[in-house]
Amino acid sequence: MLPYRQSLAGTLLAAREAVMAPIRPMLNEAGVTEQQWRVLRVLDGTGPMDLKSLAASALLFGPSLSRIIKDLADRGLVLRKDNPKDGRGSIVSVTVAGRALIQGTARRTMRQLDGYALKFGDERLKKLISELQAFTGTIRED
Amino acid sequence: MLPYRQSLAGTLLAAREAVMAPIRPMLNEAGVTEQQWRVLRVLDGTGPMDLKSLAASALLFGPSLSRIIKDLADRGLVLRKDNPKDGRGSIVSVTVAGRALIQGTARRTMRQLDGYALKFGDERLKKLISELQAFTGTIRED
DNA sequence: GGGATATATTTAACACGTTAAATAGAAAAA
DNA sequence: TTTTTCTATTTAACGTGTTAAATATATCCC
Repeated sequence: MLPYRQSLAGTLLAAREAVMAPIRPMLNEAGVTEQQWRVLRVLDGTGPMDLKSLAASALLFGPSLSRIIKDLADRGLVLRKDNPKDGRGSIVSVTVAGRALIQGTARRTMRQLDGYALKFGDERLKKLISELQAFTGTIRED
Repeated sequence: MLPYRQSLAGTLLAAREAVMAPIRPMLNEAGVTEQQWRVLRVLDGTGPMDLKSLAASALLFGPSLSRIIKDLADRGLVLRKDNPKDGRGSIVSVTVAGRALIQGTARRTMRQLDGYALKFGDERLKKLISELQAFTGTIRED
């Protein structure tokens, strides 16, 4: 068995940790967790959506999202409405306040990400990302 | 700003989730969490070590490791001793029972991982992992 | 239509992630 | 040596990860 840090899972976790470590304090200052940030970003990019799709897009489990939406709605960063098509579910969207938070914070996180691309090479990084996506698509069980 | 799922962080998280999803139930059946498994694997591969090095190698924060070691020690899977070189810290090692659990479970997880290599291509996967490691090494701040 | 089944969401329970602060011992400096 | 400073670990607090079970509504089958 390979040493953990050289394993596939270990390598992925280490990469993710290296990427996020400098970004977490930025989100912290903005008053959102990494997961809340994911939710806001997905909603901002996709528009109003139901919780199940949102969970899938933000890579969150249902129970986590349930808590997160409650919190973000209480803080006025997202708006939750009944789903007219399905009495069980609801539809969530970003508020103006939410969008403002996103805009202000994205500037800083993007600068950090640009730094990564600069250090590693823009094309090389794009290739790495697309290989990762190909890998994920290949092994995912449907 | 890129859609979250195409971003660097999103791609890494999605890949990790795809890799771990089938493995988690195996660990679950073995009675260990993903993080406990990481600790056991690192200890098994490296031998007795202090908590700080262990945390770094298993990609865990100190407080998490503190809880995990207490639990694993209570269950007899690891052994904790005072560090003769440093009165503040301690040294941890895997027990025979811990090693047995590792052996039994590794067989299943490795079969799963072999499946990934088969689907994606062994050489292609090795290249992807080494690119990831290069990336992590490049952006890590020291 | 009415009951069986499936799906969306929430609740519960327990472990970890994450930051900050507390504790205690080691190391360095005065 | 003693005061200061650093370092290893733990505790605390709160949010999330993860699985299982509960709840409520939709959908399907008869």
